[in-house]
Amino acid sequence: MPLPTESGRPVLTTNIVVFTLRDEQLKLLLIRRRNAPFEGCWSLPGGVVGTDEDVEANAMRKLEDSTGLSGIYLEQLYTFSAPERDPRERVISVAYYALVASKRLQLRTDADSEGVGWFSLNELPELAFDHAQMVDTAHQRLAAKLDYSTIAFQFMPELFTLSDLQNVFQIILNRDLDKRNFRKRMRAMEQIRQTSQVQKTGSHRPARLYRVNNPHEVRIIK
Amino acid sequence: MPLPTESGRPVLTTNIVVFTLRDEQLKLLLIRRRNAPFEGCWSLPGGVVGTDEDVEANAMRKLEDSTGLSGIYLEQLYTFSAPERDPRERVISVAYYALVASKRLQLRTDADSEGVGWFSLNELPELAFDHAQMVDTAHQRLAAKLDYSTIAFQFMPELFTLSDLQNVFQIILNRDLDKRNFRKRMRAMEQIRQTSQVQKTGSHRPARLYRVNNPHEVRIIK
DNA sequence: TTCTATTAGTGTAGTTAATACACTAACCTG
DNA sequence: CAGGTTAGTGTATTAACTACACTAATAGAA
Repeated sequence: MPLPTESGRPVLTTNIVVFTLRDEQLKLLLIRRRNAPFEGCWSLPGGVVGTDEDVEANAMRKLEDSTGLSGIYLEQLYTFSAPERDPRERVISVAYYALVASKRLQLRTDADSEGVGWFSLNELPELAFDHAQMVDTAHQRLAAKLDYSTIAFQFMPELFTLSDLQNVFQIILNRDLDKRNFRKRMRAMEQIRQTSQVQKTGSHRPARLYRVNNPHEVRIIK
Repeated sequence: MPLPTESGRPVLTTNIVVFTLRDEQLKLLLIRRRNAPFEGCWSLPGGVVGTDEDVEANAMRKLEDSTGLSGIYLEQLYTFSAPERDPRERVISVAYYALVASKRLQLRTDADSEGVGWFSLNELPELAFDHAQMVDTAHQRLAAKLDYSTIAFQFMPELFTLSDLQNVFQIILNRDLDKRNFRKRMRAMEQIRQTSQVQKTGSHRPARLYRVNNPHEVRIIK
């Protein structure tokens, strides 16, 4: 396996599908392209991987650049390599997806600057390259992982109500869940614990606040 | 996102973890390296991706080269990109895994030529680069997919007995399964059908032969 | 102060899926 | 025809999932 001359190498990039939950919707971060091709078109954050740069490190860096946050959950999704995916020349993209707790973003709405925006998954604009396919793949993976991992907790702030959590599931799965069955299942999981605090919002019974046992860990369960 | 000069590009390769079942064991295909680094060491088949070549097509081609077979089930596994994974320079590898029905290989044992061999997963030699990690990841994925997909049937010949099938599961999962429960589950799946034929091997009751409904399709079930 | 609107919170019965478990059937060989 | 070997079958128990309706606590209005 002799290595090829440098002229025979494709370009390697990353793209990140950054999900968050806001206003009862699953949203993702898009960036408006400034250059051709697809100039002016919305696209996923990402960039070219340097010769000595780890691919995941590159994705993490781009993620931090675009959100201003660190310590975000990031997972490799799929490598996209269709020969015509970039009209200029051969570009391979290693796609990742990331989950951000909405609370963390509300601190810095300055990310809503020109050319960067959060879009509801239902109302996406046309996306550059094969990014629509990346979004689709990421959403499927996320929905599948709700069932057999603790990934959903990555969306939660430090303290949250069970109704908040149920909302997260409902939005991602795009269907209603039974309240009693949901709560029973969450309790059985043993991944969250009650606190002594409650949340008072509006003219109704206050909700008990919960906390994730291991907020930074994503485990496969069952 | 301007594209980099050609001198700033990593090398892109594929590697394939080719599984088969033979002699009651899960085996995989290894190739002895002829050149440095890791000269003489066993490694996974694979190769450098050309500028205009689809990554998956490259993997499929390498797979066909090393097995002499076509139409083999192939799935992207993970992209490995640790900066030091190749001591020479930056090489990124998109790993795939493939499943071959043992019957198909028995037709051509000439693949057992010098420098190519099938190794039991339990008795692997030292592997070059990070290939041991690829093997491990592939095995985990395979075991997980037994449960929620029809992937196991990729190992089966056109006609097989339920004991054969149970063996496949037992070998991959590395534990015994209850015969009656296994058969009940397989029937409930509705992915295989009885034939009118039986297989007579040895001095005992002959076994009914079954056939996969959609041999080339791998579906997610349940 | 009490009535209304609103969300939080709880338990049980029915169904379905997974498990544990032991004997008979069919064939070949000696 | 007896012994060895693998094929093939059913039932009872347990665990997981589903469907479903009322009471509790609060704020604000009347």
